[in-house]
Amino acid sequence: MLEHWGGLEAGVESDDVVRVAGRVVLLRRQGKLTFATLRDGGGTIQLFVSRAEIGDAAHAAFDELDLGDWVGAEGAVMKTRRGELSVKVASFTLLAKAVRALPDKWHGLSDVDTRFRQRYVDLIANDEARRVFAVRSAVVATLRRLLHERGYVEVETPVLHVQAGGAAARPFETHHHALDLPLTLRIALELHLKRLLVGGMERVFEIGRVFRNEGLSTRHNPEFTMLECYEAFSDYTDMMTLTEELVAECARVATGSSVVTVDDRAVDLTPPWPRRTMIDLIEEHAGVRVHPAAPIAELEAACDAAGVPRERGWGPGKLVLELYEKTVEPNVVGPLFVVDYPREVSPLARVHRDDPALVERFEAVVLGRELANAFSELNDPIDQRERFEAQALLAAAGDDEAHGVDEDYVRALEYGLPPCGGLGIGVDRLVMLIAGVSSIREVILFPHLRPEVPGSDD
RNA sequence: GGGUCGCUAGCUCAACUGGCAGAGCAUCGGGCUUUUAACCCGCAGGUUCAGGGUUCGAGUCCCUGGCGACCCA
Repeated sequence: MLEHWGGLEAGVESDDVVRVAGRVVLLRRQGKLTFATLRDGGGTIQLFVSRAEIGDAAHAAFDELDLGDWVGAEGAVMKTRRGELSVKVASFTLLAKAVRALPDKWHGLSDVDTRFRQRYVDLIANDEARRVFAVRSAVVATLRRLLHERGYVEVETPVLHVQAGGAAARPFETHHHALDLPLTLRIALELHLKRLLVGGMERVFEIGRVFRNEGLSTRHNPEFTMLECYEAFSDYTDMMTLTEELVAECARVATGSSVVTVDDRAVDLTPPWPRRTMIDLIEEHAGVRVHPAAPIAELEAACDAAGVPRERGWGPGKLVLELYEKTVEPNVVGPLFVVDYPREVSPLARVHRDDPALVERFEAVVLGRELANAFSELNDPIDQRERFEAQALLAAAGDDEAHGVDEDYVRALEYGLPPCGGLGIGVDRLVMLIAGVSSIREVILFPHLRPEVPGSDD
């Protein structure tokens, strides 16, 4: 309406009659004249309701409306003397009644518990909540568009898995009654997507929900959304280029800028992003040169010197990773690609072309948080089986985030997985970054909370 | 899992050392034909998260539990 009639002079009534619908969010009653602010998904419009125009009975009926009611109205487009574009109501209809009172029209709803449990009220009361989910929608739409433009095919793979895999995480367990079969909810999309590359689908992606049986925090929700994509005849360097382009473009489309700000810290996501090896970064931050092929006692000493707690039984790769996660990652503003991970902690990544103790893997880090994880994918079935078996040993030793050998996946590799790069992006964390919020609950419409105490409402 | 903090009217928040539980907005009644969080007058609104304890007296102090936030693991 603003586009069509924004140029109308103040105090002028046009001949154009329109019908509008929306929720009453503000009411200003002034005796024989009532102003109401109506809001729909596209914005707000003022209703100008004059007793002289619609008669005593209709005006009285209009004054029966409450904040929160859904109303439809018809009338001429006009501008008030103060210049507010309005509909001069000739008739109106109550579309739905709001029986409950809305939160404070000025302060909104700030109680976080209520905001998340009753998201519908949050969305009514808080512009910020509506903005964040508009960003989320724009980000997801942009990811799809960019991948489609690059020739990727979108697929859907099973959520119910016979065997969890593709990530280090504890799964949710469930049960199929008819088959009397224990199942787990997926913790990653990875293994099914790479099976599709074996089948000749050279560029695939999936945006889907994954489930990890872990605690709740500002960074963790037990179900969250992952983007994973795989591209034949590429490697992890190609995935770095793809990552920085995807992230920067999502920010530009969703906010108009590739500079994002979280907790007053601004970060420019414009490509290209620096690429640094994990080993160099540890040396820079912890002052010690380590390598996963070094003697384990040396690595344990490095952890102790840096004040990084360690557990018995950790291998050299795990020690190096811990050094990185404790001394480097929290201090990285980024965006930064942390490149070349220890082989031991990356059971699905291909061995580094120049160093057998490393794999071709990176994580993208922004503001101390992992945003993306990617590698040149391991496609040697013999090596893959050995890696799975190493994981199975960890699982047998009590690591409930480790998983065993996925025999069908190894069989698939035996049919030939083309060399490929793969990328995973945590969509929720990407939206947090771009929307500028610091809790994952702000970007998930219905985050998990403990069950509400019965009878606490009414 | 541990620590700290919070929970008072539908919403946002007050209530000094223990001393009559309040305001603004919303609701309800009255006034107002160009308002923008409209304004003015008036009424009403409470299991102070739940349970127990101390006290002449508890929103306030103590204990247990619930939910949440933040920090830590």
